Amino acid sequence: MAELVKVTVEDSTFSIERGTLLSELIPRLKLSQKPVLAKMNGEIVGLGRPLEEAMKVELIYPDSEEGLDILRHSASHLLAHAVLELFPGTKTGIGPPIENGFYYDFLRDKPFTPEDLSTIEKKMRELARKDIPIKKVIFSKKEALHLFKDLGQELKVELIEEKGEKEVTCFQQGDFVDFCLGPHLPSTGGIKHFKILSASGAYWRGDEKGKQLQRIYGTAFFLKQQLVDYLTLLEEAKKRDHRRLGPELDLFSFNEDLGGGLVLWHPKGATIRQVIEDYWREEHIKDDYEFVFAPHIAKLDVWRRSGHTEFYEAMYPPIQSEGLEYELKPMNCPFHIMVYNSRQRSYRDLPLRWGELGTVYRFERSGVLHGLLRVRGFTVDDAHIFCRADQLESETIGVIRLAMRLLAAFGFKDYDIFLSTRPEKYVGKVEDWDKATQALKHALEASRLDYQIDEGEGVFYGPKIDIKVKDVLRRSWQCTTIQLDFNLAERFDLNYVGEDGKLHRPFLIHRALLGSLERFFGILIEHFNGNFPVWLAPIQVIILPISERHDDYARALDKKFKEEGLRSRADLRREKIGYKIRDAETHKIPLILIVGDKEVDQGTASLRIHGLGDKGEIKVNEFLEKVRELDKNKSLDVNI
RNA sequence: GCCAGCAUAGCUCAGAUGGCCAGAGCGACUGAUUCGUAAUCAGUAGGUCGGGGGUUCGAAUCCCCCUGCUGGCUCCA
Repeated sequence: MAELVKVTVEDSTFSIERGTLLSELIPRLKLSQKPVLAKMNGEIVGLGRPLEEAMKVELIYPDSEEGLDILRHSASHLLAHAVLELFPGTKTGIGPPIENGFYYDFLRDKPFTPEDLSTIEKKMRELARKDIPIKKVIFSKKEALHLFKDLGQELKVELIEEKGEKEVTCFQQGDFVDFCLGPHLPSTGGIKHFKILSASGAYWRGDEKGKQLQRIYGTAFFLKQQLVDYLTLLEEAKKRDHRRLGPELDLFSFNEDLGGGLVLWHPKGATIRQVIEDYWREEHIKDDYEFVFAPHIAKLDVWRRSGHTEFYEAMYPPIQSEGLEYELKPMNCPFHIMVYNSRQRSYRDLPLRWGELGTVYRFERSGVLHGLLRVRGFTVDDAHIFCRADQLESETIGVIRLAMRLLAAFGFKDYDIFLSTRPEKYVGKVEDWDKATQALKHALEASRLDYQIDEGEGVFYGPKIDIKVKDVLRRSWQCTTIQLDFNLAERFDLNYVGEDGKLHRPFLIHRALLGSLERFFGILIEHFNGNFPVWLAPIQVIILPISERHDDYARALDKKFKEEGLRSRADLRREKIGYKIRDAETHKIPLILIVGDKEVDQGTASLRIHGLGDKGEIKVNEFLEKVRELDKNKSLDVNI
């Protein structure tokens, strides 16, 4: 007679025969999703594990972050295992799971070639097929050091010396041992759907002066479909890469002779920028902002006083002029502060909200430049708010609200929000930090927003809130940053006369909502895949006459639309209509009007919507009304 | 800046092992075609092979330096 044990899985308790396999029990749970792994007493096990005693079992599902981390961590070990088999003598560094995949760092004389990578991937598949058990092994620190010294793994020795406790946890699969806390899959056979993606250089412990390592990136999933979906996503992202679409749609370009990281906005890109800027100003005016303008250079002393020369690496070298040193501005703050300091301020004046689309120049190292997303000259949608302590919270709420209003207009409605608190090295008073951090917290809570706290991740001069938006491909982009600044307030001796007649230090909030126009534009291009909605499209409507005798009508429509404030064009080239349609479609013009005999007679136009095809005839006035509506409402939907 | 890779016509790309005047498609231009929902036909022009130096009888091709770009490291809007 078999003995019964009580097992609790996912809140259901069962009395089962001792030795029943977990996989036999699972069908009884009637789960909507199939689990891939389980956790028994903290140990990660496969579903084929027998249940030998009373216990609680947690199930891990294929899309859980925890499960993916375990899988990818094991995949990174598999990678290292394969590399050591193929290239004996390679030293292993670290190999963690990361968002969307994993990597492993290696120290080796020769970098890996693309051919090496496919050989490595093949070897990994071979090792996975062997289904080698992955076992946790505990050594004494002494044993572990001895072991890794014998293996010639000097980087591991360094890590164990530093991080190892009395007992050192390692994971072993076949001949391969790694210093690692785990957890890991029960065996290599669980790593089925993976791909090696790329190789690159990396520094040992991220230190530029440290050893140069070779990093290999890969990704892994539990289900084949997940891997396929991910690789498809990468393909899709590549297709809508703004560096490809930008020049293709004649939006912007770079020029080697001009210099890296310096953007040329072409007329079409500039049109979109104008629309964004106009909208930005309108919304700021609604929120009682005022605008300022400031020059692009200032005496170097300004930047000495602000601390930028000291703390900021991205400055360009100074410009000499008449024996004085001037500096290209990397930030707008000192100028706004000087406007503030141009006269005495009273508590009644506050808050002051001053915005500027300020173009700044930062020296970014050549290797970090990346399309519009990382450039050397860019325009911050900047503003500085000078306020009293009691206004801090309401001002922050206001900024958050404005940021979301702006971002939502572009279709960004999902956010990840981070609050970064006081780091180890900081300036200012702890009371001020606490007060300000509390104000930021309350502001987030009052706005009913979920947020994560990044403890100690604030900048040295103040706590901050960062908002990341998710685009249509679910990729995350940092746009909004709201930063308190205790440093500049102090350095430039900001003050106001309080109710008590004494001088007080105002709080300085530094904020950018879209981030920079260049970067935001790059994000937008990818988000929309170049298919800008009517309110943003550089050409909103194009009129295509069928033959020359319809040109006058097309011209008249074009003129009428322009007078109505629409961005319109007429294509009067002597081409067949199919050609002109194709041309308009490839230029991603949202609205296409085709006019021939019928339309001229009836005062109509035949409407075609980009991506949606032929929508039939429409009266010109009706069309105009609808387009104006789309434009005015900043509709993201092109259908009319 | 560092590691690896890339740079041929406006764009996308061919041009093994160095060797006849460097090719194609699209685009541009010229001409013909006056046409109904994603490419009409014919012709013409267009290239310091990213720039500089070197090796060689001879370099787009091999070597060095520079510039720019790509994937990362680091940093950040």
